[in-house]
Amino acid sequence: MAVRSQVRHDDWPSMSDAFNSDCPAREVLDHITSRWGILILTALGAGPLRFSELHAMIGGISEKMLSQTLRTLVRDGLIARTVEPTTPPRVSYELTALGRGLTESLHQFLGWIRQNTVEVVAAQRRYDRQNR
Amino acid sequence: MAVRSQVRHDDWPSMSDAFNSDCPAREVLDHITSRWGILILTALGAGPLRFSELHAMIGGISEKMLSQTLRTLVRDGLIARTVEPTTPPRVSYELTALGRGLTESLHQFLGWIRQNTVEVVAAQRRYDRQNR
DNA sequence: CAGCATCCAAAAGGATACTG
DNA sequence: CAGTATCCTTTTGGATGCTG
Repeated sequence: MAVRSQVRHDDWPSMSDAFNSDCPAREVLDHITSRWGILILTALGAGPLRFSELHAMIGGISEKMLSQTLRTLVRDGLIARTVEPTTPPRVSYELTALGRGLTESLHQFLGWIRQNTVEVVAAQRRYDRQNR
Repeated sequence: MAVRSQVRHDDWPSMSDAFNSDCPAREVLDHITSRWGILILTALGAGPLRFSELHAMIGGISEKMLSQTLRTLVRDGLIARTVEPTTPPRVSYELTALGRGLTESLHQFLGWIRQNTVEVVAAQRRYDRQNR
């Protein structure tokens, strides 16, 4: 009988899937936490936005990366893309029902960052002072 | 009088900071959501682990990236590194009080992925079928 | 306005070999 | 065991120019 796993996941039940590099969950994790994914998904958490609005809200993102990341997340079924056929076309993006399931934890996550960035920066300074 | 911001953040109160590429919060976001950051932090959520244990748990990570990411997160004050001076040395990593504040939302986040990966994969197939 | 295509520079990251 | 150092490939992503 073959060994089924190197590590006993029973000990930490909630960390299956994405910990396995062959599991599709790893790809989902990578898409969402890609450089711009979380910011895009969080921005859309407040409601639909147009391409140019997203571009203005997310500091430092290029049009190329915005377009590319949006396409990935639309493909994953987290974001819906709607084109109103006017001239010029109005394209808006919004979370799907699936994507909306992420809003809560992403919101919490960014909330933690907002509240603790000061402490992290302080820790960085202590570390840099120490290691010299 | 100078314009103070291009976008009115008042409309979406919770999305300040990390949305600004110049804010230190952006760097914190990038460190945590770096390719291996979330997996490492989540793994340590269940308790202290040694270098080799982390390496075994996280599929696909190289020693270089594990070492490098750990150093970044130790510097950020999210993880503590402890060396027991035996031969060979026993080095273990654990979340700091600061880092433990992240466990809850990361746990929720990975939980969402575990439960919805199947749907995402289905959406990907629909998308690929459509665009051909 | 909302993009796509191309080119190119920079960064990430893996493989391998070596060390206290 | 727990790394570090080096090399080298792959990926990322910005800039620019063009299109319906």
